[in-house]
Amino acid sequence: MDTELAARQLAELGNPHRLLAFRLLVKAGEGGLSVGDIQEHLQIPGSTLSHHVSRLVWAGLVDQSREGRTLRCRANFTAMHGLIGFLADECCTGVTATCAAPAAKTATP
Amino acid sequence: MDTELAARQLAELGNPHRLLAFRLLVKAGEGGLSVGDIQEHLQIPGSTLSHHVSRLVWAGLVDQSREGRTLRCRANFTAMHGLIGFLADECCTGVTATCAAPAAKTATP
DNA sequence: ACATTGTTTCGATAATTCTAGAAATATCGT
DNA sequence: ACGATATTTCTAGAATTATCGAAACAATGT
Repeated sequence: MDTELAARQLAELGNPHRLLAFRLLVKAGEGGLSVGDIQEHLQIPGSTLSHHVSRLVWAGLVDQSREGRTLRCRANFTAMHGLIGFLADECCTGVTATCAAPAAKTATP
Repeated sequence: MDTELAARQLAELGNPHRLLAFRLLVKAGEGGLSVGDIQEHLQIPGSTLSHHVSRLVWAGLVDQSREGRTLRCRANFTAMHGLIGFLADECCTGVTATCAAPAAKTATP
């Protein structure tokens, strides 16, 4: 993972609409979501969403595959994993260990 | 950590110059670096660098404190930790565990 | 007071990004 | 072939961002 790629992926995630969309895809898991599904959640015009999704695809964070009329979008977990690894390695020196247990979220409903 | 803040921080890290600068600060650790030190590494005009640094500060990723004539910049590890936590929690569901051991980097020199 | 060093602010320009409507494309069912 | 649905491409305007020189500001030493 070079800095260029990391910066590109970070930049793409750094837009509220895209971050929200990506998060939805992550929550959706392996099954993914269609562009229309995402649109229903985000409530933005299709052309705008298409723009954002294509950027996520371009950055390698999302994969697309056509299923009939709908385009299924899936979060690329490998890429995301690589990005988090880069951040933890290169941008978190000294506290990398703390990154091991960040999932104290579901404990407080 | 709300999505807005996460997006802002991701966006700021999503610029090659800024990502490089931030990484330098992380490597520098608690001691931090002066703006001039960063400039020497990045080889960009002072005004441009100042712009980028101030954005990192604005995003809460870097802290500054004056020491005589020089401005010492320090990576805000707490903020970075929060961001990585957010990504691991919200954007890495299912592979969160894998985030625990990303430091298999220095093994291959 | 003055010169020196470190850094920011200002101002201007070029480039990129965001947004969204309209038109085009793709696929399916009839 | 036709109509309906899902999504993208085209196009364009507004907004934001990146860049950098010049000038201003801050702190120090003489």
